[in-house]
Amino acid sequence: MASAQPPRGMRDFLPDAVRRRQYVIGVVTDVYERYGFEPLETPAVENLETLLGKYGEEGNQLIFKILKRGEHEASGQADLALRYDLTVPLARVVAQYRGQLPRFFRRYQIQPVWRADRPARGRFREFYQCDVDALGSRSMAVEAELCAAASDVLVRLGFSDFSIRLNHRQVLTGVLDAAGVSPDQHGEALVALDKLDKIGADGVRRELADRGVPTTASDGLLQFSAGIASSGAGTASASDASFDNADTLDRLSRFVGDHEAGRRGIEELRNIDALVASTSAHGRVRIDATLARGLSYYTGAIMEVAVPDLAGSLGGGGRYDNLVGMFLGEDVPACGFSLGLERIIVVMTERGMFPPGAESAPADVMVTVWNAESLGESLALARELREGGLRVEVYPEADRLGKQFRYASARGVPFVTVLGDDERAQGLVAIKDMKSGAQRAVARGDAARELKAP
RNA sequence: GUGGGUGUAGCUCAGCGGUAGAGCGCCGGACUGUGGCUCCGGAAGUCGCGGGUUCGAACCCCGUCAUCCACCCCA
Repeated sequence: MASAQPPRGMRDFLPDAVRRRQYVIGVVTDVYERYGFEPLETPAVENLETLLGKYGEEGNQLIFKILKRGEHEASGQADLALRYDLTVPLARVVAQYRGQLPRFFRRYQIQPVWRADRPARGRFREFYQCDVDALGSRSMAVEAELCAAASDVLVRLGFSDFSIRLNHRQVLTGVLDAAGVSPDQHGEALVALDKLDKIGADGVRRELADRGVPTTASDGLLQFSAGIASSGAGTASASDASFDNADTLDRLSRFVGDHEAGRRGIEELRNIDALVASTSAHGRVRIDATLARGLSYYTGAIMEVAVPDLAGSLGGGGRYDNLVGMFLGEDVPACGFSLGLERIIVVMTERGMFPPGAESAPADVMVTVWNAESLGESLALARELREGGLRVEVYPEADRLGKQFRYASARGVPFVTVLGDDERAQGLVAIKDMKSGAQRAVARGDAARELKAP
């Protein structure tokens, strides 16, 4: 027999799970629409060369490649790949349809992406991302609004203990340069620095040494990060106002000195921080100089949203002013944010955050079958009820009534109708409220109305 | 990619060298026009898969696959 399991790291969603997913997607869509973003969908598959070189070395390795078909299949060569994220396809779309899109294109996209990663808690090989991106503007108002939209989604889903960490690629460059880390070691140093909140200053020192960063440089870096930690920015769970962005910015400014790109980055962070104060994300955005983020296409601000009880993040994003240029030959500024649907669902499920309605009954009414001869009569009643706007399930067989009721009860259907010999003789239909147990007979023509307003 | 745990009935698990178990669920009945509660009865497993050790393996050993946890990285 063939295995009935889905491929590793990929999942089937049974009805309850689909309803939970649809509930979350509904909230996300509603919030994104409120911010004036428009929907976009792109193919599951991209040309391989579209994706290669956009995500850094780690990313390249995690792309699911598709072998050439037909006679070329044996060569093991790939020319297509499953999309790795929704940002690169967006950049391709913007390059392709530039003239048809508005000057400030704001789009959201909720679709699956694929990564050939090793599955873990909250990490899958096929998962949905909920992306929002705004293209065409360099204004920091974009960053502020993206933080606000992500924050609104989480608040409406019932989260209260999240924070949005904010940093800047050029500030990181400035910090590393100022500490004396050579440019070719920036990547290594960032990975180590990113772990400050997990492994502490001593852990970072060891990690930097392991990665070959000279002691002089790592000392400088740690001296700086120690100051960050003491200002409260090093703690993972800061939904409270235990952080002081102005103080963090001052420390950064002193450390970076006259490094030009670094200074520009700090100004942008200051700008974002000020604008966020006017949005619903006020008080949730914490400037955190240790935030790194892996994707290589980011050029400016980077952000990430996390909750205390999940190792990874619920979402992240940033500014990528050069990505569209890789397809168009002319840069289009862009900034986006992505929420991970499965991560959100993992946490919501564990915390029991889904409202009771999110896993609602499969139907409003179940129509029972009296006997084999009256099956058509049951179908006719179901039709009448459906025309009255109800969701109706017909029990398909003339089983014992007790069995039919037990089935309805187990399925959580709130009302059951019975069309027995007596009812049919009088033009009535019996309606039973499964919760209270009360039953009454009503005129058949009134049944739908009675059921809609019980 | 690294280290560790776990795979036994539909589900949750017990058994840890000597004939395969429980609870829940499922099916039937007590209750031939009505679920939930109770009682009675029943069906159900090549003990993940392959090899090895042994008179004998669910149990010990090796491999493999799946799954979970911690790293790495990430949504």
